[in-house]
Amino acid sequence: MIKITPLNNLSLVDKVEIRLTEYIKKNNLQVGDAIPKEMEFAEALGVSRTVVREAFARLKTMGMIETKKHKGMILSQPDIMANIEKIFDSNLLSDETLKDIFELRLILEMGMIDLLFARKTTADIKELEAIVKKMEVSHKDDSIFSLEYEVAFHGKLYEMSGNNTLKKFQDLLLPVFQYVHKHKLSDDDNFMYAKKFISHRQLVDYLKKDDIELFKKGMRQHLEPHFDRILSKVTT
Amino acid sequence: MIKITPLNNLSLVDKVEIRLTEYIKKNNLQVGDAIPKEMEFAEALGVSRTVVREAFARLKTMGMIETKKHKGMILSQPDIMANIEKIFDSNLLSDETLKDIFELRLILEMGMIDLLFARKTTADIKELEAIVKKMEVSHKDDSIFSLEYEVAFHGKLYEMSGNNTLKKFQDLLLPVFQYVHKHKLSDDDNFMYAKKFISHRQLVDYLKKDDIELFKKGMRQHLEPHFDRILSKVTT
DNA sequence: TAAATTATTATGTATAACATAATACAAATA
DNA sequence: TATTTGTATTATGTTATACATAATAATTTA
Repeated sequence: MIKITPLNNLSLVDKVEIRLTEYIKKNNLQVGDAIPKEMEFAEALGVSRTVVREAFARLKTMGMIETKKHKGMILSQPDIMANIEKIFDSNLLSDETLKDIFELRLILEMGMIDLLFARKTTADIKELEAIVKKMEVSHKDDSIFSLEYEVAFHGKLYEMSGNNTLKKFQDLLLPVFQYVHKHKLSDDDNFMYAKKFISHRQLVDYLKKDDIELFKKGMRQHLEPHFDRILSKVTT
Repeated sequence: MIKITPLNNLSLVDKVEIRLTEYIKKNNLQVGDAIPKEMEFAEALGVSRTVVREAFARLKTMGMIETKKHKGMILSQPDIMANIEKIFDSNLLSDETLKDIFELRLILEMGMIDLLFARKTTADIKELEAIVKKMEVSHKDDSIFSLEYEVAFHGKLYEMSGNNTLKKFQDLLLPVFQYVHKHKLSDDDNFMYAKKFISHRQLVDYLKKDDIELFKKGMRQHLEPHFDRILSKVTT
């Protein structure tokens, strides 16, 4: 093998894309700032408008740039989550990644407890209690897993954590979680955890008591069925 | 206000993009499958090749499609993280979002402990110990925060969790974490936590003892300075 | 048979022209 | 005068065509 640095095999569009991001950084453009027109860039860079357009298309896809139709472009605040969203519902993620994401939800739910306790308000808890109460009324003596309430309860917890990115992330993870739960994990050991199962009601009580250690253990147990499924799987 | 449903203001490219993803789903194309050429789509859709190209460019940007230069396109496994990466180093994220991401690291680190304990191996712990030992040797009696070791230690923990997506996520979060730590949070209360500070060494000991409760509390305390900074901030 | 040459093909790039819609501003209407 | 309506301008949106380029396949050559 001879040792020599290979030519960079970048297409013109690749190069222009790099130049454009450089331009934005160097000129210290801020969110909301207007961006010169395609033709000006084309002339300044010495390439066709086609190439410039395609490069801008990439930035638009990433949400870094917004285009006011037929008017102009402005720099914009990229929304990380909006981006991940499209990938998620492309149904192209590997089983491995899906499993990872499934786990991620458990991680988040366990990990956010410290923030949750630091930021919870009495109003929050009241709302949470209302959700639980409503659930208890409509499912008085059946043990049926109500997805809607499950989402409402845990969604409220995320909201209470006061981290908006986390909340959005959860909204994204939710369908994945449900999908994996339904299709990718064995279902025969469903709800064998009645004895040690911690209910939403109990979790709310721990919140009210302001007992974080109890809540942490409770949440762990509440999620136990999910953890069991994951951990019983032979990792390949 | 008159009440009438507005026309959907989608551009041709928007529509074609939708059609393309539909095409992929309906034909149940799998990762690695070849995709027909641009011209065929242009003809089948009754639009110009330019429009088809721009729509495909979006899918390429999201990583859903890969193009073999001058040969053809294939469906590919979108890498969520690769996508977020570009946004991250665009320096366009709001302070609010950056703060959220900063918190996210703490959440992950606390939340992954259950998985960590379920999956840790003796080899892992041995490696972790080596990292700590190396750190202790080179910083015997100074309390200087060594970034490199910090990264090595916590990075190893993520790796031990056995969740690859999580690991990649952390790799992404790391620079953000450092940046926020350095620029966005007040620095005057730095390292006032000597008394109750839990060292890496102690954490490893808890791991070896297989005492998850102790480890959880230890990790919480280890991250205490960061938590304090976050929680002392007045939330707007 | 192996190497070199040459099609072939699909993407990559360039150019020119026209369509469309947002905006600003002039003109018209009451 | 105030409000609506028309119109010019402008930048993006779209089309069509042509050519460049590089990967592969087919063919020829030694």
